Amino acid sequence: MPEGPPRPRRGASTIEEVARAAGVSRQTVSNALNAPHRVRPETLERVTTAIRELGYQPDQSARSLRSGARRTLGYLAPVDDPLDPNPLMAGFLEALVDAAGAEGRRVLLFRPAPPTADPTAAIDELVAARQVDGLVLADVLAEDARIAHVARLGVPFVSFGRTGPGEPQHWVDIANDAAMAEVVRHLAAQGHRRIGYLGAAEELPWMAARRAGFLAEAHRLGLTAVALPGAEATAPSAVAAVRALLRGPDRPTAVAAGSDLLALDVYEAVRAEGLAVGPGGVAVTGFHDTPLCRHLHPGLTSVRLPLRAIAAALVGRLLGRLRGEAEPAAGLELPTELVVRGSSG
Amino acid sequence: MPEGPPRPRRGASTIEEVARAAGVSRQTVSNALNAPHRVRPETLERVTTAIRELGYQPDQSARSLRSGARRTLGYLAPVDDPLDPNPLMAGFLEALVDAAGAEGRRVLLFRPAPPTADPTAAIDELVAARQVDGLVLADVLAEDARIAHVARLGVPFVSFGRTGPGEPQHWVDIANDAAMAEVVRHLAAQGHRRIGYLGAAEELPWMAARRAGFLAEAHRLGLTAVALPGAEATAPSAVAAVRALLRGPDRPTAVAAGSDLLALDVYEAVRAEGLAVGPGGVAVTGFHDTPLCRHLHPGLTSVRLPLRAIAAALVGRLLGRLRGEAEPAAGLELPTELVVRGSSG
DNA sequence: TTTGTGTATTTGAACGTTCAAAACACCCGG
DNA sequence: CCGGGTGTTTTGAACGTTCAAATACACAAA
Repeated sequence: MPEGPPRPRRGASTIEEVARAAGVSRQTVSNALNAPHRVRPETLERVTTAIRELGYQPDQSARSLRSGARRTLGYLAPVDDPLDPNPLMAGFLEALVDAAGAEGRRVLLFRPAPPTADPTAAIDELVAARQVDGLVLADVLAEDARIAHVARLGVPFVSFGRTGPGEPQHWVDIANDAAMAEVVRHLAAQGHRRIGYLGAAEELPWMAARRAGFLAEAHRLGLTAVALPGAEATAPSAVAAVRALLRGPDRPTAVAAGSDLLALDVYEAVRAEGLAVGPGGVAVTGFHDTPLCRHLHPGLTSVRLPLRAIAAALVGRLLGRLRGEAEPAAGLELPTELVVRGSSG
Repeated sequence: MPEGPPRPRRGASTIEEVARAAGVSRQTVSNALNAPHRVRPETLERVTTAIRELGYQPDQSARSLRSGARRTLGYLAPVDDPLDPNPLMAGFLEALVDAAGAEGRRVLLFRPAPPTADPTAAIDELVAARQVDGLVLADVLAEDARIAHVARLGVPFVSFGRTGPGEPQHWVDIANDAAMAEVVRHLAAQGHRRIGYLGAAEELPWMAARRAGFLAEAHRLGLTAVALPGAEATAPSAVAAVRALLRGPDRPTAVAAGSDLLALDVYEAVRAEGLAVGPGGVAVTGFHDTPLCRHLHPGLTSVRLPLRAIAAALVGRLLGRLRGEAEPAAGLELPTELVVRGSSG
């Protein structure tokens, strides 16, 4: 697999050249970079100037080889179901890259190779090639094979999404149930007493938690609540189910959805029944606060995720583990924010 | 910035250990890996077995340091406008990672650091630290500072989106104008003679091209066409503009939108005017074929981008340049696919 | 002056791999 | 039996950095 002749490195200077320019030795330049306090201020100044003038930056490969630290975090991109794409993958990745960058770390993206699509094999390759210091996982399922694998391997990792009770608790997550409870309270405050919910029940932990949070809070407030299953991929049946609910006795005056896309189906069902979306007709809410929410009419009330805070917490915890600091005993749950728009008030 | 004591490397074996196990020298193992034809079949067999049994993979840092090849491609994530997020960022990235992986390359994600958000500085850092062999850029604008910068630096790169006439033509793109022309022909085939268009005119090259393609093809077919500006961020005014168009004389029977999100505004305008979306009322089309299309009622006709082909072409061209092969003289334009749904037929 | 102590700097070695060239083994024609 | 390929394997060096230990320096105490 020759890459061809190693092209001449564009003006890339080495530590030796900087040392010569500053009239010091290799190691002093290294110290100026990695342990400035060990260098006399006057010398530091001279070295810094030379570094600046030569545009020097340490070769990351050489640095990694010698020190063992890769300064890179791996992000295992979830195998995306094209029918049910993760609506916040892009936003989360951005936040993750920024959070890592703020700590001087880069993010290496990888995915299971398409034919087998085996995530554990992908992890093994990356780890064996020593390309990353640690891993960030997302979309964690119950009994997740990836978590079990990295835990067994002893690879430092954190996950966006909580891990099972028997596994290491290195996760950051949102409080899905509490978020839906807030939605319910919001609807109750608007005077709704009969409310519906559209969203899958079991397959995905976060969807299950939203549903459970909905039902629990509705019960606590003494509301009449009906939860419908809604598979993201089967829009027609979801619409039909909501329409039937709206036609039945005790028609709900509000319907919460487990995602923004599902809320679209609710919009359709409400209108097909000759009703209006909004506080006067049937109130609707979504989840994720995708750009879609602002483009709907009326705008869709939704739950916004603190992606930047999540990413920062993940990176912080992972770097903490890498430094060998005492590990926090439990996962971290971050609060969401309810964004109210015309669809509910 | 110490990473702490270099943790003991989990069972990571070295080339020396493999060599010992197979009873050969360092270099023979290296050859078995990088130039198998130079190794006697019998020896190759023995080495391969040892590699498998020890789970050996070459340390990427050591390999990079010596050979100069990083086996990693950098992807400069566009600075995303939260009001107008790139709807295919996630899908494109997936495709890119897979395409790179198929060639044994990884993708390193990076973004301009938030305070200054200067992309050229981010590029300089990555290149100076010699972390990647080449760059993939996206969302290329006219007179793009990033393109000019990498061209001046001499960094190997390719871009998703065409570069200006004076710049190197290392791009892969879709034919935005041809895609919209196909939409127009589709609508004409459905009997529409008066059609409207909603989409920005100038800021973004791809939006300008879609608009131009729309107008050109409508003119060629002798249709009556009206194009409205539609800033993604200002939904209310877009809706008002479409409504005015629908109320005016010579009401169009079809409206094409420059993106799926803008099509939502068209849906709203059509309904607000008491009309129906679809072939019977006002036909509507979008662009990008996001999951949204399937969740609308009726489903939204849209233009699907060949993201996997684009990614494969980009990676192929970039690796070609790295191998020093003769460069294709011009950019590559790939065809889109019109996905017809209920909104137009 | 000597000794000690701490700080600042330098030197030799090592990280794990591939490159370049040398060594070895074998076969062929003379 | 020798010289010259050709094909395979080994050896020494190098990539650019940081680690670990050694050295030089400055200054105070003996």
